[in-house]
Amino acid sequence: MTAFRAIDPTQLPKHFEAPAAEARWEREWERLGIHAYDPSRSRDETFVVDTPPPTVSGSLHVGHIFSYTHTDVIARYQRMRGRNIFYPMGWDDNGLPTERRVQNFFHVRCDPRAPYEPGLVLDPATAARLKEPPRIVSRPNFIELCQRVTHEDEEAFKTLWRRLGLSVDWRQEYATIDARSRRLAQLSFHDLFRKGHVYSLEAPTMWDVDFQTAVAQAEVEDRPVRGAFHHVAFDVEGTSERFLIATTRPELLPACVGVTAHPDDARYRHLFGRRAFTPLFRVPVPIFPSELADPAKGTGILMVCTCGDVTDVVWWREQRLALRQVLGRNGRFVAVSFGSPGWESADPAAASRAYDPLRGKTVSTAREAVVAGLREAGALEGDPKPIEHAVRFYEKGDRPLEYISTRQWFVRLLDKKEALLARGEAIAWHPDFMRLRYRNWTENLQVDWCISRQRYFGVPFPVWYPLDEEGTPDHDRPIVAPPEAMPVDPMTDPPPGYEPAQRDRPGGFSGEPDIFDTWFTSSLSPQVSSGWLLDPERHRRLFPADIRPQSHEIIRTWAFYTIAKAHLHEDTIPWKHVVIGNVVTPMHLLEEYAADGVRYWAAGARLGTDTVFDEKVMRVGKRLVTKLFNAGKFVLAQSGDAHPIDAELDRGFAARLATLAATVTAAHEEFDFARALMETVSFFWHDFTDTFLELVKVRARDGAPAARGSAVAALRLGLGVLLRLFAPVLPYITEEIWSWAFAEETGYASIHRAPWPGAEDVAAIPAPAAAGSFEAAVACLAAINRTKSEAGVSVGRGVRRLVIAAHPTTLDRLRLVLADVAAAARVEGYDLEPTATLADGVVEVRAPEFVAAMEA
RNA sequence: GGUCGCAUAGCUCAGCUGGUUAGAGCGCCUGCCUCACAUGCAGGAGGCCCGUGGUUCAAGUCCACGUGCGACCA
Repeated sequence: MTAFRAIDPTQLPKHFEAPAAEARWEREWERLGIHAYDPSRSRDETFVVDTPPPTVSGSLHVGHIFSYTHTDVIARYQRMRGRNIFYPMGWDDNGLPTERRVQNFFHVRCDPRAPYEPGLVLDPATAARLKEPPRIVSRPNFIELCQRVTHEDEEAFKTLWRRLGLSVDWRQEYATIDARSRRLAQLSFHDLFRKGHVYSLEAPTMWDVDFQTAVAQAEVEDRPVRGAFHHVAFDVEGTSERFLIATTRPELLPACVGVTAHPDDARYRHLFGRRAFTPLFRVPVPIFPSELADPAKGTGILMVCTCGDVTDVVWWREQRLALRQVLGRNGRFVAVSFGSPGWESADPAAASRAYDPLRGKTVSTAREAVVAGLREAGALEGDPKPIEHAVRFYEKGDRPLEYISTRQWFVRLLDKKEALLARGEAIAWHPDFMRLRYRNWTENLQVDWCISRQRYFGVPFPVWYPLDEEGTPDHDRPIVAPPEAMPVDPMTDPPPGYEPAQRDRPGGFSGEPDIFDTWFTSSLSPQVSSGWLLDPERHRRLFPADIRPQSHEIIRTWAFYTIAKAHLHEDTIPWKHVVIGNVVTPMHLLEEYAADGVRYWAAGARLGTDTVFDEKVMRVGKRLVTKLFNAGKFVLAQSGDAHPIDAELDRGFAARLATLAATVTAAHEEFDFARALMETVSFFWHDFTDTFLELVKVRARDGAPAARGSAVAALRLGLGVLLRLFAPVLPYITEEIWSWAFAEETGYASIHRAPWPGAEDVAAIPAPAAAGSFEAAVACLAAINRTKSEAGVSVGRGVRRLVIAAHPTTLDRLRLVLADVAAAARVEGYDLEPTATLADGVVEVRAPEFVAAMEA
């Protein structure tokens, strides 16, 4: 007969010291390699997580903790199910926020044409230096500076992640700007180019005048803006007729290239085919019909400019109108000369007088000038009519987007909508209705994906253009770098077959200065993790991924582009499941409530629901941790000879425990970790500590050897199962308690590599002799407690004698466990009263005679 | 304007495929220091399940419309 290895509770601290334990287990997990991916195990044993790379230049906030905890709970559950977890972490350091920080920190400006300076080391700019002009650096040098700055941000994130207990395999760390990511992004471009999916085109494109870059549809948002309809009079050529157009953008009058109205509009039908003269500039423009003109809006007839909005672009293209670009890339009016080709005017001198003052002005000041001019010329009818309308903005921008003609690279997607929709349907979305977000977005795509950005900190296009004898680049014959040379920077590296000296010389070459849209790289996150073309064998084992956890706001960007890339590159889907979570520094929360407490809050929210940030819930989590600590201490301190679980109450408890494990497992399988946690908490607190533990306490201490052994074994069984059910959410406290005895006993050094609990844990325990005996014991103890509470006496007060009334069948079950109940409730004697009028399962207690307070 | 989601105790939310007196946590009230835990234990109060119709023997649970809130997209 061997004895249980009981712990000595006096050796343990009075309270769970979370900060010390967190640091200790973090080191220990690292040492044991608990989170390491094992490349030798097969794909079907492996669970691959496509982790969202956080934007490191953004601030750390609770939203991060929230969503990343969800992923970790899933990963930890799968690990305990025996899966080989591939859980990488990437850092998204691309982007404008980083650029701005670097420019200010070092007081530099990037010029892609500047030569690379190897080994360049700069110090942070001093106040004095800031007064001087910024230092010009090459793009590779600028990228190096960005990496230096973002490195510190990455360390801050990493510290937070580790403290939170994310079971990331840190050997799989990457950054979206590192050489490997740059190489894969350029390989992606090469693959798309080879397959004919990318093209470049010079056309009016959505343009942010402050950032001075093109933007994609996915980065655009509408904002309500106050504006005004201005009614402007146009003359009809060859007649004395005039008509009024309504416009919110009178400053674009010099860019007017046409006038249009609905084909059925009787007011204007007779004008189609004639020409109108713009006021002030006297430019003749065609009047044409278009279904896109809304007769109910404004005056029903409107001017078409290049380009005021997206429909202007459509008319410009479909009607083959002139292109009169008055806005420059910086959002200011450029110089134009009326009377020259493309800028015909019936009165060039008057046009120039009207236009020249606009040069260099912004949109808003030019508007005032044009309106004043119109008013003076008598071409403005009445006062502007204020309206509020939706205007397109770059999501990070402050001024409305303009349509400016520039050369941009695009990925052809519009002709693949059907295939992309099918890919979306092939993926399991959690919650399922999120698939509609993807579907709606894909169906409503209007333009191909613009992937070129006129920025510096990002992955360069691996492209050069040959120059002809005049030094003009041939954009129709781009030179794409060979895959083996990637990553390249075309602004410092020459293309194959050319000498560096031929750069920007007639007959030589010119580098593409643009960089990729950050999503062009981010959309490769599963391929960056897997290695894709760099390591095909590894890629085969890790792609497609099992889950993609992400926030719903970036379904149109990250999820959409990732699906598009997997489709275009490998004719597949990038993952099997997408789990949609949601998106203050949070470190102080970890200090106050401990990692487990904060994780408890995060894991309590169901996928796809917005949960309010609630410290009260973290406080509850912290309390749960304390409760576990105390319960663990108590259970493991019970001693006795080992004995099989055979007492009726213990068998009933074991059966309940098995049911719980099944319920929790089913919840996890559906990614419903919130329900899993709720069920576990409820059982742990009420059924285990408040009830079972109280019921067997006396027997575990004073029972006969066999009865005592059964009690202690059952307590340990319950604790062991519950700890493992809690482990994905509360990795620290569960590991701590596990280490006291179970680690050695089971041979599993870490609970996080221990098998997930299930029917096996109770397989050797006989089913209870009477189903419901456990519940009867619970009901009886509760009834006795109620009488004590009603009498205002302590629960610990002894009872000399009482009457237990219940339905006869309930009493039959109760008899099997009554000794435990009586001991727990300190009942010295009782009478049983079969009462057929009581419902089965109900227990009533009558006529209690309490032991006098003095004696107790 | 379109699409989607949500409307249940003071607060935050569970209520799966419709079936007896609607649940949890927090908060509140009343007792209780019972030898794991007062970061605890026992007990209790508190709800026209947004509204109106409909389907059904039966609806918080399904359908329609309406109202309010939120998100995404125009």
